[in-house]
Amino acid sequence: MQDQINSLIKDALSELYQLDESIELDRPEEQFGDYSTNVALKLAAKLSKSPQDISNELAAKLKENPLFSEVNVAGPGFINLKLSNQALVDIALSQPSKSLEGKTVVAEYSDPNPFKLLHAGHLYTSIVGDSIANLMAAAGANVHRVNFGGDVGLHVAKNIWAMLGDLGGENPDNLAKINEDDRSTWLSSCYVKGTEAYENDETAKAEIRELNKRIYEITASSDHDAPLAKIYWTTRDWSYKYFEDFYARLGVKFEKYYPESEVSGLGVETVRQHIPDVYKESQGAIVFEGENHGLYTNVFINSEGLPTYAAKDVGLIMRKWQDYNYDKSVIITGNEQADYMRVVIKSVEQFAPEKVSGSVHLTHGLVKLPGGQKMSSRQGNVLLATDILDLAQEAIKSRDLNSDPRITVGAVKYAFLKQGMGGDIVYDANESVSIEGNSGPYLQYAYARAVSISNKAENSDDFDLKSVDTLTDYERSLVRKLGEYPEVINKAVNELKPHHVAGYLYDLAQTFNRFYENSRVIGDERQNLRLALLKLYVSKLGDGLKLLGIEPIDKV
RNA sequence: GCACCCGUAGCUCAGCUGGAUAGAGUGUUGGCUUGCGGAGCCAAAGGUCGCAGGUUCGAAUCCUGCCGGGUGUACCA
Repeated sequence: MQDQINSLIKDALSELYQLDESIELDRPEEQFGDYSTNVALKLAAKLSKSPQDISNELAAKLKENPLFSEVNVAGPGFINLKLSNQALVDIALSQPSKSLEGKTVVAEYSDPNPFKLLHAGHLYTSIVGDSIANLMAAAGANVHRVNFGGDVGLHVAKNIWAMLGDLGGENPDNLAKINEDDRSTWLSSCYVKGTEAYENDETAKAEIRELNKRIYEITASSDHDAPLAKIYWTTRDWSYKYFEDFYARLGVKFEKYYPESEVSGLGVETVRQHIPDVYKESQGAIVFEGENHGLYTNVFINSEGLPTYAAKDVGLIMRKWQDYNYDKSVIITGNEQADYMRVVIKSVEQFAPEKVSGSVHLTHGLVKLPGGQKMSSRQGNVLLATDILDLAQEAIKSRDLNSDPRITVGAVKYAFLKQGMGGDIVYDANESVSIEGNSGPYLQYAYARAVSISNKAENSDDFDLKSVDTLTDYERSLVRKLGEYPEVINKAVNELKPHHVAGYLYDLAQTFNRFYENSRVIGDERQNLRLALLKLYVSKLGDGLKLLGIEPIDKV
């Protein structure tokens, strides 16, 4: 429909002025119309005419079309278009475009490291990544959700070093002494101990570095028999189990984990293949000289011959390509990796441009609590992923609200999704669970209320919206807002920004509430039409919530 | 030092491929209720869009310079 309006204006322009211009259609405030365009303002200089004259001539032309019920010129020369009711309804009934139909997309997010705890940032990317993946899938893409994490490296060695202390050496049998429920806390306490020892104890530091090499060898040779290997693989599994439990609680799923150990070999191999054309030897290490590309030099293989994260990321890109041969690859990480990722991608671009041309790196900021509040009960003051969910749960409990976990999780998700990604985010638990205002529970309630009304009139006749003639002001506002749905989704897909959806759904719910406040549905003589609108609203709101990863609930 | 990100109402944020009186939520103040789920609706107050220039018919939006905050900058991830 937008295209149709566009071409109408284009035709008018070419007829009046023999011009072929691209047209911008905007959604102005409702008082002005359904769409507006500023072509006249743009063409004024070119045509040496006043914008008002151009607008008036164009408006006169457009008025001839039955698509528009009103065409007005306003302000400095905007043309405001008010659609016929039928056209407006057609838009409301239209679907978002399948712009990614047939495309294969790999979405990588969350990326926790085995042997470490999930912190609030992991929660953040899991939520946003899931929604972005949903959006691309809705646009027709074949989306593969993958997770990458460091199951080898210094952090693992630190952890295992401390484990060996607890286990009395390399005695895998002693792992049985750790209760299943205590596994994740044990792992995290070992990490803390190992990190501390690494920083303060030279002997420990040397031992940890030695362990690090041995663990690399264990993964490289797939050794599952040596005592140390048994400890490594067993506790690694514990760690993955802990992730799975958390993702299940959050309601997100991954198709595949790429442990670093499975891609680092490929990364090293790939990097070595491109010495010296892309990667260079420098001070015993293998680096990519990013300065030549406006970036900075980063080490890919260190002087001990071990891959750094950068080489592993190169391996990951290669592996994803082997597995999926993707058209587009979306990677979401924290802001601090923005420049780093540019270096990695730029280096790969030198020898395999096709593998990174469709790559998009999105980043998010830190998760903070209001007023700089800290989780003081814990060492290190790290905000954990589970802390956020627990805070939401406590807030719901203390306010005596519905403790359905779908509402708790919805509240948390919405709080993270309503804001654009990029900057830091302040998570206010009370606000997120609040029953009033721009929150997840508000939308879930709005949905449930509308469902309940439509259930009340099950026996009513179906009304075909295509036969709409007249609309009251409130009905028309609702139809207009419903018509923005596909436009908003398209925009969110193009920009990979779920917050457009969140903001829109809130607007939509408000518009509906305004309609509802003023328009009797059941028992009114316009009942059938209004029910049809209500059902359309329910379906759009429900679809939108699902795109955010939030469950629409019939009864709350 | 250099690079990138950020600075919009008391607070939390939209708006930023330039456009019409800068919008929400929250908080504050006031109003609506014989209710289809009022977890709602209406209204008021609240803004030098960090500062200063520039480009433009028009700048929160683009450019330059400053100020303030953050991140990155070779063997961590």
